[in-house]
Amino acid sequence: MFKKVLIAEDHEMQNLSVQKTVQDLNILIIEHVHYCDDAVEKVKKSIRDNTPFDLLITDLYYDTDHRAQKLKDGREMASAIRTLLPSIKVIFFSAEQKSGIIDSLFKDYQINGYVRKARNDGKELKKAINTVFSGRNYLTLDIQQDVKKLNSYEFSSYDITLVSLLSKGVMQKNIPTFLLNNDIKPNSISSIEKRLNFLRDQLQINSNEQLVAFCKDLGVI
Amino acid sequence: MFKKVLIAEDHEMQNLSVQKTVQDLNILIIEHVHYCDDAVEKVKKSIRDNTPFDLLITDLYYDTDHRAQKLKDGREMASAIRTLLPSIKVIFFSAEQKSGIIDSLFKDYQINGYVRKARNDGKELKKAINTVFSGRNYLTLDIQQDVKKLNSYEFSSYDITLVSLLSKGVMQKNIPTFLLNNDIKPNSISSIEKRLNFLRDQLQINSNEQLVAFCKDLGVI
DNA sequence: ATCCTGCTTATGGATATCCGCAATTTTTGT
DNA sequence: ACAAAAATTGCGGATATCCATAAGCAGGAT
Repeated sequence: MFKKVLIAEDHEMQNLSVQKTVQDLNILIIEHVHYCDDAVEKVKKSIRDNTPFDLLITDLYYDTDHRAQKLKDGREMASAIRTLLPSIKVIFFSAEQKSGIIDSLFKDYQINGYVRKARNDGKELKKAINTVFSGRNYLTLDIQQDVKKLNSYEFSSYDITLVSLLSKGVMQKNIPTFLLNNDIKPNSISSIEKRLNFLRDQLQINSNEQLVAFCKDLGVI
Repeated sequence: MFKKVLIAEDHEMQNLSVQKTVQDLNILIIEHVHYCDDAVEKVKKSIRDNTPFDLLITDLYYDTDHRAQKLKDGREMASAIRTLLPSIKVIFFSAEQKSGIIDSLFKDYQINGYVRKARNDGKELKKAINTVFSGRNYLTLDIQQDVKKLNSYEFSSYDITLVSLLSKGVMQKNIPTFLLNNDIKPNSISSIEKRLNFLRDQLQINSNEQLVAFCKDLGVI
């Protein structure tokens, strides 16, 4: 089992319950922090002392307060820590359930596990720790289907730009102007129409309104 | 100090940390549940046994799962419990920070305390319990007042129905059919157009797409 | 160079939405 | 019960979107 675990979680009580849960697994060395920057410092020190952490459990979002932080969320923190200590395993523990965001954690940040704060999060977290220790990735069950749905279509940054503009109230006929101003390549009304039509077709969606709702649910916009 | 406390919180780990925090205050009898309906049953039993609870700490929102529940959130639960046991004190512990919703808890549900899940929620919760025990109400200080004027618009169930249908891909011209089938009152295309126009106007929003995005962000659909 | 292919843009008719106005129905006050 | 007020509905022209088709254009192969 893991020997030395770092828990990063800004909420005092949630942090406490993660500590208790990890203790139940007979892990001896558990340290905890409430700020992203502190987590990086702890890791640096553990490397200096030649007793590096082998697991990081962190929240995704951190509230801002009076203490200025260089790192603003769990993604940036995990990224920085991975650079310092590539061998460390990372499990995210968050209430976020948008599959687009969670998918990106695995794909873009190479995390090892994701547990959603939910009814059985204690059991889930223990399972996740065991699974990750055995070398496999872990993803909360109830989100796996959503991620599959998301993977059925890969949104390009162009797609996201279009849907994002619609969600901000820009009319289709005005989108070309925006695209031109930002040097984005296909920028005729016709191309935009065609692309949106293609998106709706691929996702079996009827209207732009539904498309916006779909992307909001997935977290891609 | 309070003698007998009931903790209602659906998330396993959060429930655990509330228990630990309350234990720190030397409260001897602590019971906990994960479902709204169970909380009411516990209270009923405590009344039958002539050892009623004197404090309820509850979450605001509850995830739905396979177990069907009569009560859907903390509001309904607290309301039902107050009817059974008017003397009980009620503290809400939730991540919600929209001031309109929190105000309504004090005004419409006569709760005694509100603690927001945040960085210092442990200390906050202890303070809240002490304050409420001494007969005063408690409200977390850091509730942000910067609620946009947009957020202040009160969506009627009719509004939500319309936006929700749009978000599901129903075309405006087909909405009347749906409304008729469900006996919803103004159901002409003209009324629907007018209402959507009104919504966009009130919220300073340009298109239905933006309206859907806005409602998704607010969580009303 | 020429042809082919795939991507982008242009065009126009069909359809849907927007929006103001007027007619009609429902609600309200007395 | 009756008139006034408000809400709902119907209508029509302007505008926007949808969609199929065709034209333009760049890059690659022969």
